[in-house]
Amino acid sequence: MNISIDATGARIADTGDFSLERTLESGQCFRFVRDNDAYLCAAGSHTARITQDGDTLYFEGVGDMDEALFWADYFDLGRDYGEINEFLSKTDANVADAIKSCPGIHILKQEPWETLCSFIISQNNNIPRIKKIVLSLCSLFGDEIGNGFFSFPAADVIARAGVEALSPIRAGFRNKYIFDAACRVADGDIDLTKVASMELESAVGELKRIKGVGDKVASCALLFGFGMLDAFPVDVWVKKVIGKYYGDTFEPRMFAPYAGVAQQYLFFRERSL
DNA sequence: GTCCAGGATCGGA
DNA sequence: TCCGATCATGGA
Repeated sequence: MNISIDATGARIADTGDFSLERTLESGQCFRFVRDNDAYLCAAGSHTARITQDGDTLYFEGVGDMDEALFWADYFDLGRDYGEINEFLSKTDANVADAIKSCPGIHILKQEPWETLCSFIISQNNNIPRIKKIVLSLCSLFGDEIGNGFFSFPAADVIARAGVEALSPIRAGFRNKYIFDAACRVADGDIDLTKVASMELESAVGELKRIKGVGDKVASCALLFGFGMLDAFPVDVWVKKVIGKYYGDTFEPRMFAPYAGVAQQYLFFRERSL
């Protein structure tokens, strides 16, 4: 990885086999819009227009090193995924095949509250509509940050607004879950900083205290928002994969400590047919 | 119109 | 403990 800044924006070279498209399109994040060969992305209160050419990423609208470092961290470009993929490939031939057929997926390092809230919205929902609802939540409570995006609202902003104020985002029964999460996080009942320092199992249990958060939503939040790469979310697609290739005796611990990375490859390949 | 979506909760067996 | 109905909404 090699970061430089010029008049047009930031440039990050030597990103290995990182794939911007596969990483964004693998269902981890919902605040991005495809713009021809580029992606307009938002995370927290950051935004950028990003293109990839070979192993180099270009960030339009990113004019200083701090902002470039934010995106480098967001895409987890400092981690050696080659090593992880090699380890997983040696562990399991099926995962090896998934990695080979769609390489370059990184696990994003998203902001914890934003990730938790986004995956509460994701339950029993499809990705295009999840994106719409998340963007709607931001435009309702956030501030303009450019590229047509709004910042992700803090938990206390949503908590103070009240559950009725959420109705315009059309999240249906999930509104009460979003509100419960916002209240617990805002008043400190759930301390996301403490969750971040917990062991995986305890962290899952802590997040499940929130109404509307079960194993799957908790696992997604911990994987994509807390850097817990061993979390293994099981949704309908991963259930298909397990039934198809592994059977009832499947145990995700076989991929430890990178079960989440394996899961993401299996999920992506299955969803792309 | 029907089926389904990166599920979780609830009530009843 | 297990299982099915139910939950809002709209994409495909």
